[in-house]
Amino acid sequence: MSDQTAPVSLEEFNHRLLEISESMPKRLRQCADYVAQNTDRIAVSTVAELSAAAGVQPSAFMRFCQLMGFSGFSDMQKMFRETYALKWPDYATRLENLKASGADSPSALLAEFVEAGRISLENMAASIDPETLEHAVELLAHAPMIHIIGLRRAFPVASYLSYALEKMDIPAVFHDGVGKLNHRHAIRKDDVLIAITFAPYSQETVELAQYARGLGNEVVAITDTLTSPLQKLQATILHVTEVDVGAFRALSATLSLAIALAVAIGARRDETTK
Amino acid sequence: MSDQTAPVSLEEFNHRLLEISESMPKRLRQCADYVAQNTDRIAVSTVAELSAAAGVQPSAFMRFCQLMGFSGFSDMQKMFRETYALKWPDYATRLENLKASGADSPSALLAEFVEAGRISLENMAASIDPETLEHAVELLAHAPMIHIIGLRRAFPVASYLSYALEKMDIPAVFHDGVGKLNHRHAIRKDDVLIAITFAPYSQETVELAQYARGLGNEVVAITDTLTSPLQKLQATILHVTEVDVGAFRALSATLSLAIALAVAIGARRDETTK
DNA sequence: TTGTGCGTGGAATTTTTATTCCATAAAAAA
DNA sequence: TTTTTTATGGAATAAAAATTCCACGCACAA
Repeated sequence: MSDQTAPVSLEEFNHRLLEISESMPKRLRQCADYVAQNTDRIAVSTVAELSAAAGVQPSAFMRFCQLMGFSGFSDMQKMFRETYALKWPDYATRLENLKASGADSPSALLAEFVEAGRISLENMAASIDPETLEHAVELLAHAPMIHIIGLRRAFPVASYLSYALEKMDIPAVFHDGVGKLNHRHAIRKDDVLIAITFAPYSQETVELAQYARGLGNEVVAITDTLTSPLQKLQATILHVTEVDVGAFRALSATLSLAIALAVAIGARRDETTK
Repeated sequence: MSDQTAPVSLEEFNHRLLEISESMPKRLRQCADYVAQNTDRIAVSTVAELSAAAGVQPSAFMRFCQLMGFSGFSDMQKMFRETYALKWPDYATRLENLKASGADSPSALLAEFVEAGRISLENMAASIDPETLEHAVELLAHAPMIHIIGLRRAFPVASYLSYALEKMDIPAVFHDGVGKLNHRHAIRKDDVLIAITFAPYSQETVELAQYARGLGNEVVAITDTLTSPLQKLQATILHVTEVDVGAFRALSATLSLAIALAVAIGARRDETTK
C-alpha cells in the first residue's frame, strides 16, 4: 500500500524506522537493521544488492519498503536520492514559471536568490575539502606578499578579499585592472597569487595565473568547474559551485569562502609571528 | 569499447575529462561541461535524466561515457557509486565535520561563515519589506541613468551591482572613487542613486547621497542600521542586517539583495519598453 | 493434531533503464 | 561544388531492475 505517511526526510525516515522496527517479523527486522546501519547505500544500490547484503529475499525487502510507508523500493530510493542531491532545482525554469504566473514581483525574485544562496552555502559545506583549504591557508600565511586577481563576476570577491586582508595588515596587491595597468612584475619570489574566475573564464586572470606559475610561484584558485583552465596549472584549487537563478548568481558561497580564507590567513600569521 | 584506461578514481576521472574535453565535438562537450559541474549527480541519476539535464540525447551521453574510457554509462556510474559513501551526510552533519577539524582550523571558520550567511539570508527574507523593495525597483526602472556608490566593505556589493546592470544593458555609472575622481556632476535630472554603506559609514557615500538628494534626485539606500545617516535623507531604504563572525561579515544577504534588485530592474524595464 | 493465518522464498511479470543501430545532417576534405 | 568523413537524433532492442504473485512452511490456537 502506498501511504499518506511516507517519510519525506531523513529524520522522518529514522523516526519511523525506530517506531515500527520493534514489531516487525524476523526478515523485515533484518532489513531494518541493515538499513539503519547502511543508510548511505540506499541511494546507490538496487533491491537485489541491498536484500542480498541484508541476507533476505528481494521480495522481503520490498515488503519492508512498504511497511515504511513507501509504495515500493523505487519510491523509497527516490527520497534518498533527492535528499542527497541537495535539491538542485532548475532555477531557470523556476524563474520562467514565476514570470508565467505573473508572480515575478521583486520580492519573489529576492526569495529565489535567498534560496539559491542558501543551497549554494550548503553545497559548499559539502564540497570544500578541509585539507585543500588548510593547504591554501598554509601557503598564503607564509607568503611575503599576496596577489589577488578576479575580474568581471569575480571582481566583487577579489575586492572583498583585498579589503579584508588590508584590514588585517596583511601585505596584498589587488590586480584590479584599473587603467589596464599590469602589475605582474610586482610578483616576486615566494609570493602567492589568489586567482578567482568563473566560466566563462576571463583571459587576464588565466594569463596572470599562468605567468605566476611560470615563475614558480604558488597559485591558489577559487573557481567553479572541473574544466576550469586553472585546473591545468597544478594550483591549489578551491572549488565552489553556485546555484544560478536564470543567468545570474548571488555569490553567497564564494564570498563566504573568500572571507573565511582571509580570516584564516590572518589567524595563522598571528600564530606564527608569536 | 571498454577500455584499459578507464578511470578508477575521481582524480583520474577529472584528469581524463580535462585532457579530452578540449577535442570533443559539440554535444559531447556539453556532456563534459555538465558532468564537470554536476559530478555528484552521476551516482544517483539515470542516463535519461543526465542527458536531458545536459541538453543532449541519451545516445550522445552514451558516447561520452565511452570516450571517457568506460564501456558504457553503467560502467561509469559504478565508479561513482563506489566512491559515493563519503560525501553523503546531510547539511548539519557536514557542518559538524567542518567544525570538528579543530576549533580554529580554516574549515571551522568556514563553517562559521556558512552558518552566519545562512542566518543572514533568512533574516533578510523576513525583514525586507516587499513594498519598499517594489518602490525601489519602480524608481530605478524609470531612471534614465542609475548611479551606484559603495566603498570599503560595501564596494564588492556596488561593483557587483554595476556588473549586473551592465550585463543587462542598463545605463549605470559606478562611482568607484578610483583616482579620487569625482563623478558627481554626472548626476542629472531624474537619475537615481543607489548608495550602499554600512557602519562605520563612509563619508564619501553619505556625501554623494546628500548631494543627490539636494538636487532633488531619488536615492535608494542599502544600509544596515536604523541609525544610518542615510535614514535622514528620506531615501528609499533597504535594510539588511548581516550576522558577524568576529569582526567580519560575509555579505551573503546584501549581495543577494543587490543582485535581486538588479534583475528586478531589468525585468521591469523590459516590461515597460514593450 | 489439525486447521488457520501470517511470514517467506522464489519464480513470473512488468516496468524502467541502458545500449545499439541506422538514417540523416553537418562539417571537412578534395 | 562534390565527396568523404564525422557527428547527431531518434527509434528499436536488449538488459537489468522492480514489483507482484503464489505456493509452501512454520507457529500458534483450537
